[in-house]
Amino acid sequence: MMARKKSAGLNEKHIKVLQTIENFTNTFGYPPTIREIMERAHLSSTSVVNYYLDQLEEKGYIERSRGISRGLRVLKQFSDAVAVVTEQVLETVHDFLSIPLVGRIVASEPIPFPSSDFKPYDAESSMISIAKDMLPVPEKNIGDIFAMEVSGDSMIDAMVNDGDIVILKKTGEARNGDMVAIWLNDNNETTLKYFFDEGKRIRLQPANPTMDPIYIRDRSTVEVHGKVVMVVRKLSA
Amino acid sequence: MMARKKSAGLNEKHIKVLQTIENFTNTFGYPPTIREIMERAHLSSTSVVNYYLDQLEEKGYIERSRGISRGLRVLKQFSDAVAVVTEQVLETVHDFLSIPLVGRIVASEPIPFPSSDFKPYDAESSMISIAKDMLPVPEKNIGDIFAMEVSGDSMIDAMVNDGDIVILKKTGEARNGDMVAIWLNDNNETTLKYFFDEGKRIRLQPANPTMDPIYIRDRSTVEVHGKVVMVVRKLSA
DNA sequence: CTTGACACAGAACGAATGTTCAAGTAATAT
DNA sequence: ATATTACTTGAACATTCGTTCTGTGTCAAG
Repeated sequence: MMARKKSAGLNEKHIKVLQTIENFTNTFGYPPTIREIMERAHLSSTSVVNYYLDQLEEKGYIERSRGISRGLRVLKQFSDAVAVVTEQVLETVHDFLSIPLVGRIVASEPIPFPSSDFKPYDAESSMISIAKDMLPVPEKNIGDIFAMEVSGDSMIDAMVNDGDIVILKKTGEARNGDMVAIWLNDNNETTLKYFFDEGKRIRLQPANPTMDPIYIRDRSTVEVHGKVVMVVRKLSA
Repeated sequence: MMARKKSAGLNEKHIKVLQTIENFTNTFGYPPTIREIMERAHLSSTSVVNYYLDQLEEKGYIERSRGISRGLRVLKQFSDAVAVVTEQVLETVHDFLSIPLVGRIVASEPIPFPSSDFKPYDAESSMISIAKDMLPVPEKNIGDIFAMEVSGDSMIDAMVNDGDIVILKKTGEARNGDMVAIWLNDNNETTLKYFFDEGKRIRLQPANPTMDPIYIRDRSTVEVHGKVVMVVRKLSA
């Protein structure tokens, strides 16, 4: 996780919850339920929300009325919390990463892939800069991050566009459901697919439901290069 | 007994209920339940309260959200629900930009949106960090950058997903084909659409081909808030 | 006196919603 | 490694709370 002081400050989810409450209340005139916070803050369980609500109360940002629906009120307006956020931004601001842009994911040709001895700072390759706290990657894995540019629109079904930059974590293995960059030896190409290990075979699922999955029985013919952790798209200004 | 005029005004109980709601809301920060109104207004049954709430809504004094606990709000002035904007520029550090995350783009609800005198830092926002050299925006315009989080999947085939963060450049005008965040006065919402000025009308094209474009003839009913310059998607690591 | 609109009582139903727990995973400290 | 703390999951449970329904009483007009 990101370097963050837990005792005093608010982490990303605290802020998200707090922001959701304020937003909702301003919009509807009454505070949200736990489940409504869950949806809007993209959290996964009511108990997670409850967990953070307790902490926000502990820290004095909100007050809860137990057992009462929508029993929430914001004590410190978030403006007060901005100072905290600011602090965190300052903390992490010099904490950014230059990620090597190692190549392109092209449908028709193999890509130069960072070998195990690839250096984080390669004068030749171009770099992209990402704040560490933007990366959903634990600190210790941050050295395994690299980036590639997508060329062609073969990945459109995965919501990834021509010209997008995908940021990947280098890994030889993937868990089911991960979006991975995978080298297909037979097709002589690297693509982005959703990865599912089904035991006797590997299923590579395009995001586009109209496209059929690819089944791999011989694991030696594929090579997982990395797991997608972020996608960045620049549009023309 | 008092002469109760039915059609026009409010009788004693209407007022009592109304005042109870306001009082309660001011005190606790959230609206009362029907039963709480019952106690405080010294009424004898929940159905009585319900009865008067319906009438108050009929008369336009309150708004009810059916089936929702504490789903009440007093319709007076839409006070300055928009967040007070505090501002602070700490951006100068390094080559980094802390971009205010000003809210969400939600299909079904209005969002508090920075007004025309929008300042870089919003009270209700958290920030995201982007390297300046990552932004396809000239340095001088960098103060006009802000970010929003997308909620809902109406933009799915614009390659924009639920949970994505879109980074926008504040602008009142757009060029044809730009993806813009646009405020629809009629619908009271902000959405992402492709913008096309067709002379006598504006066409707002959803990316989803199953959805019909929106045509705007009265330009005063829409407001372009910004042009999308970047999309960032974080995946779970 | 009926009739009907209005105001109210009381209870019961079911959906909405807060709470809790047992167990799991991940990050961090020892 | 191992222990420890921090966080997450998913579900079940219990209560709160909006709704609805049946019935009662009032009052004024026909």
